[in-house]
Amino acid sequence: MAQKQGYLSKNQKIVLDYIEKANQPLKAYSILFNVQKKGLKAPPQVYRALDRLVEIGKVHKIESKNAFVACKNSNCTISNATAFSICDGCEKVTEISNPKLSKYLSGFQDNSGMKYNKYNLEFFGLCKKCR
Amino acid sequence: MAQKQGYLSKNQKIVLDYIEKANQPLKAYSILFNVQKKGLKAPPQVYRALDRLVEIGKVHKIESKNAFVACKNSNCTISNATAFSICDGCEKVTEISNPKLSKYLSGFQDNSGMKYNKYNLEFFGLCKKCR
DNA sequence: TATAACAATGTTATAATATAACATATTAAA
DNA sequence: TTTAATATGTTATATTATAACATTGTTATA
Repeated sequence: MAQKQGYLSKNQKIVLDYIEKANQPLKAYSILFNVQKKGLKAPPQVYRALDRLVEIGKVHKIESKNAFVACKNSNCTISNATAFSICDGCEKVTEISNPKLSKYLSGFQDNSGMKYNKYNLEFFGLCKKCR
Repeated sequence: MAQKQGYLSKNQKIVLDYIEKANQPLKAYSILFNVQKKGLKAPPQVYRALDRLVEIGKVHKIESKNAFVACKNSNCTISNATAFSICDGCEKVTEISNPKLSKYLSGFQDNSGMKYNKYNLEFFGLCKKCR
């Protein structure tokens, strides 16, 4: 059951399916408990699937929450430029897809001479409902 | 030993001193082991100090690494706009202090109507040495 | 100077997040 | 059809972080 580039293994599909149904970030152990009926019994199975899904861009990790969310770009295959808005009230997380922002950040250079190939940005505030 | 706004308590000073001496991000438990000689014996003592230091902006958390680094702005009292560059090779982390970038991001608005009051940005790449 | 209110500390235990290590199985390709 | 690579299953454990509660120190004020 090895996989060609771009194809998902059984466990990866199970985990991705579950994450896609939720439209909020999920914790790894909450995923684990919920996919146990599908046969994934132990943390490494979930974390391995998550690692791969993050790597190929199907899932993003919300670092400030240690939680995982499906990529909203239906055909996303990269994950090197991510931005999220996070409501401190209701905890709603939304992936920001803003060409100007991503262009600005992808082209950003500081004076260290370092060449960036990836970034992650998390905005915090209060959404309309929570204000 | 309560504290007025802006003053640091004993444990906060101990933890901040130690973090400032390192000029790299430190893990909470590594801090703990190293301040045990100063009397901080248990995780909550370190985490409480860290929480407060982060809150007042003296320390920032590098979310992708679960590590803590002293703020480079010597008089920083806020922590609502942070940006870091992280080398995937040597793991060196540098706080980015770029007025244009912070102005751009502080003013950023998306179409959700959400008003942001805080952001954290982490860039990844390879530094000069590691290229 | 009591005393109340609050902030900080100390302490034990445990929760939550994540990985090491190794055995087995599946697949693709040489 | 053997090999190499990938994926899976499994147990144990490492790492990160917080809950809960008792105690102590500080400030303000009655």
